[in-house]
Amino acid sequence: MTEIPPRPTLEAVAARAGVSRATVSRVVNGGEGVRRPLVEKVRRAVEELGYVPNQAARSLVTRRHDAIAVVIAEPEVRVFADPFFGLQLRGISKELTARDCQLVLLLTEGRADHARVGRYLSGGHVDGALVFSLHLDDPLPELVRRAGMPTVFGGRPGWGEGTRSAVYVDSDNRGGAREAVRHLVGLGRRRIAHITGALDQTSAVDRLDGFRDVMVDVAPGLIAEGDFTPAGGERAMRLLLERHPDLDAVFAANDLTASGALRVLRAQGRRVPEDVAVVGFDDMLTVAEQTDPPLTTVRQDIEEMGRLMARLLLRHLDGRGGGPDGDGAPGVGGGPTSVVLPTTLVRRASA
Amino acid sequence: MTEIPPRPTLEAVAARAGVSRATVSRVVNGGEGVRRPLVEKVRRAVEELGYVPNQAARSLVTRRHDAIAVVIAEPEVRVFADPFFGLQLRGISKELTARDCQLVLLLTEGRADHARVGRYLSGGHVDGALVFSLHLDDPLPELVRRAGMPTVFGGRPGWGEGTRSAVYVDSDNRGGAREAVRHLVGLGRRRIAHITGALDQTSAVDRLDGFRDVMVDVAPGLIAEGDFTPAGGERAMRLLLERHPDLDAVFAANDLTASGALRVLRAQGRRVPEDVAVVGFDDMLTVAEQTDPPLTTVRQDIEEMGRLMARLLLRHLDGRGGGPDGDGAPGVGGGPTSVVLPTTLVRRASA
DNA sequence: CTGAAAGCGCTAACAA
DNA sequence: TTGTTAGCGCTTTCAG
Repeated sequence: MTEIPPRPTLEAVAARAGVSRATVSRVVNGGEGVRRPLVEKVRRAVEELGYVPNQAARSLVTRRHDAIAVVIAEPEVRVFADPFFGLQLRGISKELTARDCQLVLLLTEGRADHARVGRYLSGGHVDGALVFSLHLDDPLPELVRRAGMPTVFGGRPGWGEGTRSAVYVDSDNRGGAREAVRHLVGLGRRRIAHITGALDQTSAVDRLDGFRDVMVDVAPGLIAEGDFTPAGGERAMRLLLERHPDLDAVFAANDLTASGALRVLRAQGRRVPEDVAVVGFDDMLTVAEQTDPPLTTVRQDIEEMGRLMARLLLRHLDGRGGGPDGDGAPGVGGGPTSVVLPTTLVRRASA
Repeated sequence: MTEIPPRPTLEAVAARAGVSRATVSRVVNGGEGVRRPLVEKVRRAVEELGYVPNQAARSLVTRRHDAIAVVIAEPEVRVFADPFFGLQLRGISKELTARDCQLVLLLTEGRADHARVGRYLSGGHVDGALVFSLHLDDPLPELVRRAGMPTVFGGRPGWGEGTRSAVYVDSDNRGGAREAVRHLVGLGRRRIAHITGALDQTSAVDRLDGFRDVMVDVAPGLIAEGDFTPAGGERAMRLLLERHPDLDAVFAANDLTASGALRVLRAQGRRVPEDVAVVGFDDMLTVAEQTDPPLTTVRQDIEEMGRLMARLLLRHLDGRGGGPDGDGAPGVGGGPTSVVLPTTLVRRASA
């Protein structure tokens, strides 16, 4: 059995460099106010011993962790089949990395996990949280509020407790939807259908509202409920064609949904866009550029949303001394405030 | 300004319950060897004060963190456009959650980040690491070895230093590839082409080897290099059709690649599977079931791979007292050993 | 500019 | 069974 080589401590480095622990600490933390020759000596000792600070000890006194939690509610398989979260995570990760802050990922699989997440957030592991609050009745917003944890939400949270003052980053779902539908109208389409997303998510509701803003007197039969998946898009498209064989356009709540709809349209011999024009939402390149025909869609910069969330949270954290306190909502007291990013229509071949 | 309400400590709970800190600690950690009435009293005090243990303080003395790192090298955009990692993460998360262990996600964007990751792993944040070593020359294996961090790899790592004794979980890429190609042969196909994955990843190399095992004397022109993306599949497919217009089957290194190939085949008027049979790899449902025609493919249980990685690591961690020591490789000394999971051929319409 | 000393909140021997 | 006592490794006043 190999012996356990004990990690060198500050003490050891201090001894080796012939200085006090305090001096080593100063050097390790930037070296402000330490004379050059000493800095050199300490640096060398650190190097030789392979010293790495113990974060637990450091956090214990500083009450900082340089880590933030990303909480993703994952009630459905969809979450990871969809590149959406991956892109968002990527944006977050980039921003955090630049600040030497770690990303702790908390995936929750339904109610049972909420207690665990609550415990974790209150346990003093992280300085803040980024929460993707997928569902309208999600208890997560209330939970982070109680934990007193500075939090930024991804997407406008539902209308639960503690949501009112919540800080979030979202796309202009409603405005984007309006633009999509207006584009279809501009193309001369009149019988425009909508396949919604999962209606327990605000993004789906907002896009539906945007659709209605333009199609004020739409026949109820022209709206079919989907769930943001290709399969949902197929089902809804079939239903729509049954109810309104004369429809001439479809606005789908996201690109995945649109891809399902396209398949059904083709299978039923409708030409796109000649017979039926189709517009999606997201501009997820792996989907929108790969469909046949390529998809006209509403672009939202998903990675940028992630970056922005991280940036907002970090800025708030900077504005306060140390760890979590009672004032969990970064929106309160002149802190950061929610951001709604604009969307743009990307024209391809489907409309 | 709201006053910062200081978190209650063990001390506070002890005072309130009229016992010593030690007793509270015992109760909080399971309550072994504490008489009932006291347990009750302490529990009540904990409840009333809303006490939550400070993990930094705990880790400082126990040298456990109940957290493991998942390191994903992400040199390309591909990583998150591909549901692969999401599924794997999901499996890992499930297993860790069941053990009240947290998942710290480290995304690395190229060389610059390696130092950061190394520092993190040596910094005493986590008890072990799960590493996805995507590329043959990846420095990550050597890095975790030096950090003395118990590690399990996702996919057979390349042949760098410290890889020899590495523990990993992988699919039987070579065997799966053989099965795919034999299936095509069994269908009477003779001019079978292969679109490889990114050849700096062992999975791509292994699948190519499997292809060669069956097609011993294959014309070099029937092998085209891809990169696991649909776009790569398209490029490779076009090249193959140019070089060998008479090919009658294609084995693609993964489903995404196959989907690209299918598009090119259709665009060029080849019927699938009548003119050209196509087999993929992965059985990624969101891809394989959505292609036209649905894809015959080699199934690997990706989520299970993730679970298994986590299980292997946790088992190893259990077998040792506390934190990381010098013996980083779980494979050494009767610990867990690598696992290669079997694959199965899933027949759909494309071959 | 540097060192000495006092904890951060918790667990784990050891005593009682 | 319970309490007392030392620290875990680090930062941070406060003297010098």
